[in-house]
Amino acid sequence: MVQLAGELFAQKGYRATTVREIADAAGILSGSLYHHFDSKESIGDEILSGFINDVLADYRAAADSGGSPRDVLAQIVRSTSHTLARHRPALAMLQNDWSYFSGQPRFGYLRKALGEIERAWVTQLERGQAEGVFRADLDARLTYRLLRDVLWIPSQWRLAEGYTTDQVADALMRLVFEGITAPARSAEPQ
Amino acid sequence: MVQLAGELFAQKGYRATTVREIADAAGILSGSLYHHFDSKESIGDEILSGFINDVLADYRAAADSGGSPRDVLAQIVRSTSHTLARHRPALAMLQNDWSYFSGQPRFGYLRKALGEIERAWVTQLERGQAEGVFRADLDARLTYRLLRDVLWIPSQWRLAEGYTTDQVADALMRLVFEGITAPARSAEPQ
DNA sequence: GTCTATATCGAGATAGAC
DNA sequence: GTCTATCTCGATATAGAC
Repeated sequence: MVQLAGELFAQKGYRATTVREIADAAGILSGSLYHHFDSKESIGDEILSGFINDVLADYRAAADSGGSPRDVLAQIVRSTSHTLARHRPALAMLQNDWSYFSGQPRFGYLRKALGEIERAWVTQLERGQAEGVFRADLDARLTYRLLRDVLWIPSQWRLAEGYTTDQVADALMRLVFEGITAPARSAEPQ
Repeated sequence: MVQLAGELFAQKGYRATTVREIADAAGILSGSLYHHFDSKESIGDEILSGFINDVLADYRAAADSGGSPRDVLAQIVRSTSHTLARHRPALAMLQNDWSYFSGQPRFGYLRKALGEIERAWVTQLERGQAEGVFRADLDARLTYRLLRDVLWIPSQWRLAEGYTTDQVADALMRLVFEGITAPARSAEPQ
């Protein structure tokens, strides 16, 4: 039932989805929904907090792995790609209705979580610059914003645009680490 | 007045913004708004169609310039960066309430425009691959999705996250063309 | 061109029978 | 655990006075 609601929220947006539609999808009437849930808000909370907790766990695990900056970032990309895919509805909700959730006291933990995520990226990017493996002319925070967005957004596409989670993650990592420019013509296997 | 509404739509989302709030911001009462506009929808339409027309003009100009694939893409990034910045509210509306607009008959032109934009990117990416200047292993459509998103999204950030439009566009182009990896230690000026 | 109403509608949520 | 019925509220939009 939470899952049904999540699909609807992802599809039409959280605010645009009515409790009547959720009840319809579950094959009951709207009044009956309130036997299972306090409110529409609590359904949203269950979906979003579960998502956020999993994402933060990914970031903490990557940071604690003690790898090089590039390894930590690669691990973040890899592990969150799967977490984001598993929680696609939650992510879609955040993308679509962020302006709503971010203003609701009950969902204040979302802002905190994003802050932690930003700090994780910036830390690794700056470490990488200090060690000379990332371009010194990158603005760490700006780069984080670009990368986080490009990492998060594809997960919002329907699984069924024809790409697997790993395909997207691979394309993304290659893009991020190498750019789209072809290597300067050393012999490279396809 | 359209501009006032646009700011509110961008800030709180189109659906979440009430006509009373728009009227408030304009210093009149909600009833008086309808002397100036048919409906809330027509305000949204004015904002969005103006945006879409400008963006499409950028893409057509870039394609007609007859440059190399890399030049065409660079021109798209540069010109749309400014267009997106000028129309930040419209873009925010699309990001936040896409699920709503895309389902409304009146806003059907939005889907068509996105289709044209996708074709423009894919065409240039494939041309670049054919000419050997872009990595042959890139999936053109997938790459387009990643790049379009990363190009559009920063424009949604408030102008005031401390970056200028050009800073963002530069960071983006460097990221896209080179990746974040430091060049393999040839002497390079900082 | 703005005001004071007010009509209308759809939303979240509740009460109590079954 | 689901139903019917209904409450309440806030939103878009309208009508007509000033």
